[in-house]
Amino acid sequence: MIRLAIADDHTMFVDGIESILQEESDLQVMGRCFDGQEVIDFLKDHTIDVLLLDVNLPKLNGIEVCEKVVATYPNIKILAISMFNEESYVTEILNKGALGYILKNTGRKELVKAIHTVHGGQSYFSKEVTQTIMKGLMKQRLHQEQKAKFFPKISKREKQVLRLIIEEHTTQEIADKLFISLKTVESHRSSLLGKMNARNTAGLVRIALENNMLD
Amino acid sequence: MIRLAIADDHTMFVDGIESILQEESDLQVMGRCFDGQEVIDFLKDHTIDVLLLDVNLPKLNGIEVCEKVVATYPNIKILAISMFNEESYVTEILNKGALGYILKNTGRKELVKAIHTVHGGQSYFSKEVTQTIMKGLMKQRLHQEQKAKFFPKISKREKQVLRLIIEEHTTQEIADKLFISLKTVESHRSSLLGKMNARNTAGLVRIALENNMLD
DNA sequence: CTTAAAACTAGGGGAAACCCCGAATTATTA
DNA sequence: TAATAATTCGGGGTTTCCCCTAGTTTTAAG
Repeated sequence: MIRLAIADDHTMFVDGIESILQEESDLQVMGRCFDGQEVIDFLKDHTIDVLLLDVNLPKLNGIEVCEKVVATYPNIKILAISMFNEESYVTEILNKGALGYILKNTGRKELVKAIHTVHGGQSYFSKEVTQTIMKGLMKQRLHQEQKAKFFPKISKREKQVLRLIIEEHTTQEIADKLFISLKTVESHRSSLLGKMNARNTAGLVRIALENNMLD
Repeated sequence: MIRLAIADDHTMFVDGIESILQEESDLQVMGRCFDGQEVIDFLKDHTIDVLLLDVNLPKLNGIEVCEKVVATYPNIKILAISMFNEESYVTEILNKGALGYILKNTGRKELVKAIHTVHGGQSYFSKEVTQTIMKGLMKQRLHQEQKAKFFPKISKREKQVLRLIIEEHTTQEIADKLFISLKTVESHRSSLLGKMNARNTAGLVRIALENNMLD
């Protein structure tokens, strides 16, 4: 017998899931939660095996809930359920310890299968999600390769200066903040222009933002 | 006996709804559609009384489907079901002839009640939806004013200048491209700084990119 | 239709950014 | 160890940017 809890803010959806799962003899829905905080509260008084967790929850979102549940109840397997096949959602919640990620356009058979798989400690993803993960990995590699080709090394100091430029600080203000000379900041600016192949401040900001260079 | 069809692209949701409605003796689910085109095709061969219609559908969205169904089958009552309590969605689909609009966080009892109400030819809205409609009517002007305050209109000329700035062109180059004086471009720049609440070019570029202002 | 608001145009003056040069000390790496 | 890159600064000059004012034209509102 697998004990479940469902966390989703749409009553109609939770009702539906519960109705489907009642027809499975080895599945038992122990609780229903409509926001992230309810999940945390519920788990203090109840023991479950698998948590069906919507990514977009009020109060505490699914990613935060996932993090806390994994930390506090490592035995609970988490199956993320979402409307959105978004790469950021998928990777984030998987990084926080969710075992599976399925979309809401999944049929009842696949849902039941996913629950069993996750309960067994293995991962389960919808086809579309698998593709998204692959694309994400490919993009990251390409992205990093491009980064490495065009901007081999932005030094630590240069990155500080770049961040302050993007935050609309003038060269003098940056000099004051970093306790260095105006001329030194100008030197860093100049180096950045050269390394990033930009013509002026506008290009500096655009290229930096387009390439997520502030992480 | 009320004959129903469900149109929603999320299998899990459709399964759930169907499972709920099967327990109602006077409701019968005749068909399930996963996109707008399927609804149109389905209705050619089947007769139904009430259509549960998701607003966000692939191929043909709910609003378009609603328009066509009302035009072709005036006897079919349409109950819109949506995740989103968005004023634009609500008013649009109601204008196209939908009788009711409920959210997916609606309980099974309210769902059944809404179906019966709509089947009787009367309107039904969730509480939240009613509030949204009222707010929309009352505060349309205020809303637009507030938006206008935080994000004033960027004029056509200013947008041209902004785009060229982000493409790293100097003020002189922009002047040449637009066949206006250097001083005029500087004036547009200045207006942009004021409107976008930026201190310098860096801010201009950052704010423009963060807010997708070049579309 | 009248009037106010916004858009588009432009100039003067000063501040900031940009560029080219050189140069010293410290880290990193080959 | 020796070469390379990073970080630090300066002089001096050109270009660009930014602020203020201000006229004309277009648009929106009363």
